[in-house]
Amino acid sequence: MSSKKVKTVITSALPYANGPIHIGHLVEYIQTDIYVRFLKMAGEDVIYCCADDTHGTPIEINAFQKGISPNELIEYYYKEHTKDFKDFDIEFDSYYSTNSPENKEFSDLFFSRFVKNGDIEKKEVELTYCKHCKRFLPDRFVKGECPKCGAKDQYGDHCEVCNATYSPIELINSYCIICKNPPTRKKSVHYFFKLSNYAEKLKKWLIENKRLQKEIKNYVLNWIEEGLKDWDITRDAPYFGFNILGEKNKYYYVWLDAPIGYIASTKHYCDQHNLDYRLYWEDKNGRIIHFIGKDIIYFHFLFWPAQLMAAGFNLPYNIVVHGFLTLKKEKMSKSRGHLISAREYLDKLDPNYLRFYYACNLSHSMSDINFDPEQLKNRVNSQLIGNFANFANRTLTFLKKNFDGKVGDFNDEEPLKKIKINVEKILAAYRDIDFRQVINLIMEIGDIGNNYMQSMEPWRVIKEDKKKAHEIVALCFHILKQLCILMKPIVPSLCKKLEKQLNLENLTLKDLEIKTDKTHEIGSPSPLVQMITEIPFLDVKEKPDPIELVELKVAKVEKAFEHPNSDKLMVLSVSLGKEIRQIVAGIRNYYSPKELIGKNIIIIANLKPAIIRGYKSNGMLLAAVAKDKMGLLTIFKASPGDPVEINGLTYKGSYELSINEFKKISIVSEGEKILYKGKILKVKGETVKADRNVKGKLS
RNA sequence: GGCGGUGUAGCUCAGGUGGUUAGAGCAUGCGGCUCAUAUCCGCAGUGUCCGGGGUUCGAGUCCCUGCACCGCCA
Repeated sequence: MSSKKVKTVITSALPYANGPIHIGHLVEYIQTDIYVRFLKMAGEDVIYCCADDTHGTPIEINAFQKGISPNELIEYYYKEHTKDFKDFDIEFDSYYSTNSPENKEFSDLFFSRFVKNGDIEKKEVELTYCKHCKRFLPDRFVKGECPKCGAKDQYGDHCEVCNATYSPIELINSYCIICKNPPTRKKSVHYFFKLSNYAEKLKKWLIENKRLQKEIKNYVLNWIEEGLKDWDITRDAPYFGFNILGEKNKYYYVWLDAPIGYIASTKHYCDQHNLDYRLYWEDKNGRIIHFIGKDIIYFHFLFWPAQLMAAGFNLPYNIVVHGFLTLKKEKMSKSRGHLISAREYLDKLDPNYLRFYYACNLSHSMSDINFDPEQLKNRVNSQLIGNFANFANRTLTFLKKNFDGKVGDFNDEEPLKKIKINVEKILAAYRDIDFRQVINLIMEIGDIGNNYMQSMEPWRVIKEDKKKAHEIVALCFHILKQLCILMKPIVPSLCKKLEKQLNLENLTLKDLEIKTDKTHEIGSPSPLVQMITEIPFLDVKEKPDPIELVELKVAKVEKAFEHPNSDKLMVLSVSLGKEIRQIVAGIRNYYSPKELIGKNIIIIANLKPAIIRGYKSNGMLLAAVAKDKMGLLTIFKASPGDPVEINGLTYKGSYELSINEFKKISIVSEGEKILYKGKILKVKGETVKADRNVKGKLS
């Protein structure tokens, strides 16, 4: 088993079989697909393998709640996912499932090798358990009151209100989110993978592999420096997954067998094509390239290579990390309807548009990509259609109408010089996975083509010199063929249509150099794609500006006294016109009760109430803080209860704000005025000020 | 709070190792062409290169500092 030729397996992260594919997922599959198609066109031996990720608690519980078996659930999503991918022209060589016999085999193989190496340790752990459901509960399946601040409905691992972290056992009045009964604790013996055994080897791999993105390398090295903890690879029944070798009620944690699914998918392909999967995963000429999102760096740069080392497999040749997709600059969110699924997209637009748009925005970096429907429309109309497709159409129709579709010959080599330089750059950019650069350079070639035709005016020349006109368009045809080849990995089905019109099938990079025979006859030209006439996806819900969730009101201080159990806090009684409220604030080092009484201040009126050292605080006052200075926000003419306006944005509806949500909002004091995103805070036209000239952030 | 990243035209972004007058596409305005159902071509602008300091003959670029936004960690 040894091959002299480099064989490469390329993977995308495995989508979870618990929900539909959305356009955020597609960034990665389109990015990988473009890269794979390019390498194949370059004649390299490459396969693209992926699979559905099918195991874990969420799938088991989701199926349970739907009253179906996990197998039925994952089968449903397998069909949906594969259809979606196909419709976006994503061409896997193998799309398999982690719930497969091959994957079970490899998982056991990995585990047995871990044991043999001494990388496995058994430890007793105590976990949250629901007697009613007869299951252990992961942190996300337990809710209760925060032990620190008393906020309700917080998850088992941390409080979103006060940001405290704790274990589910500390939660007050905790309950199982499935049956609402209080959980108990139960002991279990778990297998741990001793990740620290591989700290040095991981470091070495990270430093020596020059292809890995630098920003990530440092970031992962930091984790290693901070010390690697043993990794719990066990889950107790009921669970949907594979039994741990030699165990009945214990299963491999989904993140153990999910990446092994890359190998299982490869093996599945190899078995069907009379190949040996080891040529990819064990042979020294095998190469593994993973494409992932930045959310799973931890698993692919630490756990996964450690697993491969322990099991004696090849390490990744490269791991390409991309950023998230944001929708109109906001994170996608299922609950708020701020999301576009693959199917919703396909119901409205051509998949080539999305592939093109993503390519325009993808460089070899981790930065997020913003999905902006108006920008998509502009880019597609002006570049894909105006520049590229129009050049194709004007060239081909001219040939067809005037020269019976015969390609003809040309002598003018001048325009080709610059194109040749660009082609070289484009091939390099493809290899660098810098598709934005690829598009820019392709568009330059399109410019050259359009410009050449425009300035040579074959439609005028043909009236006096038909031969000369034919030469002009013959050159355009040659440029067009090159454009078609270069564009193919990005918009494959569109280029297939174009190949048909060129009457040249299955073009590869080799054809870039070849001059088509002058007697070659083209097919029938027709418009390749339709222009986008309206801005799509206008119905996608906009997220509100976070400031609209903050209820800022004028309050008059009625009473103030020092908190008896603290040397920093002050307890205030403030009037909001119709109601009196108590709030606690850490301002004692800056203000005396006397100077506060009678003052108009600004408070957040819809903050979740909290008990601070025994005193209830029902709101928070706003003050600018800078080093050792503090300035309370104040207003003179306004009356208690008046709302604060920020350039038209005011509090809408009823919403209880958490302190964490407020922390994300940055309001800045410039002393004479208070700004949010550069907009001035006002009450009935009067500008809010800090009562002392303090410049800084509000807190 | 600690570490890291980013900040350039209205928008999206280019700008190795410092070196003329800071660029491209889109959008905007004007002009031209008619092969192209989609048009295309030419011309024209517009900048506090986030702020402040420093090194230098010279800083978008290097150093310090402040601010803002985004990550990761605690």
